[in-house]
Amino acid sequence: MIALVDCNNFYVSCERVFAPRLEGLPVGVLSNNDGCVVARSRELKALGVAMGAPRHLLPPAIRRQAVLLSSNYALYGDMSRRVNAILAEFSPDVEVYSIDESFLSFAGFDASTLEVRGQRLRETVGRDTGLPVCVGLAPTRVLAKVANRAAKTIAAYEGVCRLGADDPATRALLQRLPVGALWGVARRTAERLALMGIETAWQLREADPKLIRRTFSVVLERIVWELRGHAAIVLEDMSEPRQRIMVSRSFGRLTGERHELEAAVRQHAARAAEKLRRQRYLARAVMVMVRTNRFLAGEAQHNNNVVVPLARPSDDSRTLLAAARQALGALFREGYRYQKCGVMLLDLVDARHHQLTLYDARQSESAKGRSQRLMAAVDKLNREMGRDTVRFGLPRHHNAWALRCERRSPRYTTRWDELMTVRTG
DNA sequence: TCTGGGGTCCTAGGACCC
DNA sequence: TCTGGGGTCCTAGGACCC
Repeated sequence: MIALVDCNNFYVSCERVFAPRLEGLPVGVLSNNDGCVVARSRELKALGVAMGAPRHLLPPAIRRQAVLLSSNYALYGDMSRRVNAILAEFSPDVEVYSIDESFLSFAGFDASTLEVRGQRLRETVGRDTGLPVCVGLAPTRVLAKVANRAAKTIAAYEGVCRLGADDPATRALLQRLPVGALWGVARRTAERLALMGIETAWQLREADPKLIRRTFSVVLERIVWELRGHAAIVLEDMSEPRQRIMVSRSFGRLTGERHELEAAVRQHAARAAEKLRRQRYLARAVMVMVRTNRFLAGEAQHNNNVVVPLARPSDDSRTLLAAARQALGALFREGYRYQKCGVMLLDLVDARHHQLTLYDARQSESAKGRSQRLMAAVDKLNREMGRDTVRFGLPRHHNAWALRCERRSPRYTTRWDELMTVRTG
């Protein structure tokens, strides 16, 4: 048996823990640059605000009523860690799937106790973190997702729903569930399924797996098996190292200035390098991408990326920044107003298992040692003294790429200075 | 004025090899 | 006139997730 534990309206719930006045109000949390609504309270959903809706396109009446907050990822990340620490007390096997969702294995537990365990888990998380969660119990991940959705939307379940593969309740739920609402089935696939007459989750479950595989892919075939109660989806351990590392941001305002793009690329490359060293990997290539704003009709568009391979795998910020700078040099064109840029580290290898080439073997030990000590010192300072204590290149004020986040709440759980602001301010 | 960011997996098709 | 066939590796692009 698998349990899917999912926090309700996670970002909004985190904000409410520290600002109880938000209870009962239509609350939304915005993406970077305060661009889109990425989390909605029940009340905001009831007003008809869609997931991902651009803030500036919301009807004025809704913008007046709603409380729209900038995102505060330091806070959400910390709350997420607290929830997972509690989940670990309920199962030896917790797969953290995303910032607000985890799968727990309940294999080997007495089946008759599962719902009670689920309720106890909910109560414990609620008491210790203030966050509301729902629990879906089922033999497979796809069905656990369906169960979790039922736990959230059907009051009679009281936040915990258990579905057997062949229960009449399961059948009834699947018959009412549009196929596009299933985990792993999105618009494109749902449209193609509809052409075959498959519109509900139940119809997909009853479809011929071989036909589904031939027509679509092995991915959708697995979903058919999962709906029937045969586990077919194995999640890779989410704590495994990433295979690529990406840092990108939209600018606070459009810019055609080369030096502004260079500054942003430098910043993103440095951040990506930190992530790379944290997972103890080396990159063999650096990609930089630039974008203009595709929503501006009549504006000249330029979207492109350039990959610069490295002579040797590296995690040295100076090397990665130089490659990123070179890539931007090949990309940048005068006369465009750019909206976004990003840096991606590709072709990652484990630093500990990396095969030494002849060149590496000859490279003096002291040079490598110096690089490692320097990067370790930079990371330590930034970790302990705060981000950007040490940085590469000079910061500029009023830069185009500074994020707008005018409505961010204090980082209550990770910043003493902001906590004090709350008390005195 | 203002439209997110960071990932994964799978498949098709080309290059290349014997 | 007739111009193999099968395997592997790599990459780009599509689709999906939260």
